[in-house]
Amino acid sequence: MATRLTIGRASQAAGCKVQTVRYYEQIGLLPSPPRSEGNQRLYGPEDIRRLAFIRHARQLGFPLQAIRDLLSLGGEPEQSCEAADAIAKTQLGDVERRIERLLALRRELERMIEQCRGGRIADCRVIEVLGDHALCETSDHAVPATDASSS
Amino acid sequence: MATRLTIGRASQAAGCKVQTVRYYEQIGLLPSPPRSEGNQRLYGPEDIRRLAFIRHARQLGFPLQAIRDLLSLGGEPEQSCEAADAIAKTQLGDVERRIERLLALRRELERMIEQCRGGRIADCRVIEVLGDHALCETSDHAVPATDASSS
DNA sequence: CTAACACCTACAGTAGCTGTAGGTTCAAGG
DNA sequence: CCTTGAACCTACAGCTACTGTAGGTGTTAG
Repeated sequence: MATRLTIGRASQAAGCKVQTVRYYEQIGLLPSPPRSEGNQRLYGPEDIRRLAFIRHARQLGFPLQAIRDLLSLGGEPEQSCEAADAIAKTQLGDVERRIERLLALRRELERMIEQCRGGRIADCRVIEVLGDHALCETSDHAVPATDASSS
Repeated sequence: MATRLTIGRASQAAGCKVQTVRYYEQIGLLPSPPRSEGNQRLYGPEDIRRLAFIRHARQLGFPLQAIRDLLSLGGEPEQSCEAADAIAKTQLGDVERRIERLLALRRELERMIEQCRGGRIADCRVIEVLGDHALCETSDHAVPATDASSS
């Protein structure tokens, strides 16, 4: 009765790879679904929703741990949503910091490229700037942690 | 005569960890320096410059492969610097794409948080939006590859 | 009935480090 | 001269979040 999907369909529905779905199961983000007689996973609508939730949160850059927390919050619908809010705000803060960093980076790269007159390597502004941090406008361009990756 | 630094000093000078320096040697980005009698690495000024170049490029988000390419360009100072330019432009393009992505992400997260009235989890806008992609303004928010990481 | 494809497990690899274990070397103080 | 503690050494495991591969089994269309 319930539409039960194989892992291939489920992954397509969520816009990710088959392996990713198995990976989420392995790390305990997705429950182990029942299997068919031939030992193939069969996902019900609830699993599909959960998978979609995970993928969407990943697309928004939430790390898996944050998603884990959000999912466990979903298990207690009567609780205050303060915690969910806090997680989202943390994520927003992260994104904002990354944007700042990248904007500084862009300025630096643009300056570097602009000044390149296309001569010899020996005179190359790009190489020169990379070799001498003092030539930078801002000394503040270390990029933090990692982005999320898309499928 | 030449100031030869131990790995600890060298890493400090470059603003990274000792292990990172050894790692760069291991993957062939830094040459294996001579050793002291007691088998400790001793870095000369040229090594230090090279290490600083690598770290600075990393801070600007260049992937190690690009840095490898830039370094090998540095070995041919009479060549045109077109290649170096191209690498920098690729990097700039990457940074610009990441910025775009993150700006879209920020809008989405802000919207999500704004709409949260702080009620119960069951009514939480954050959880709801994550669960239903259709509630998004843009469907275009997958974050690409990875940022660089800082020391 | 068979070919092609989707599925299964298990494990290795990606980037770019970082941390740990278990052992040596070095420089300073007593 | 000896000891102590920091800094060094190698080798390897672990991190995030997947992705790919090998070698085998299940399912389905023609």
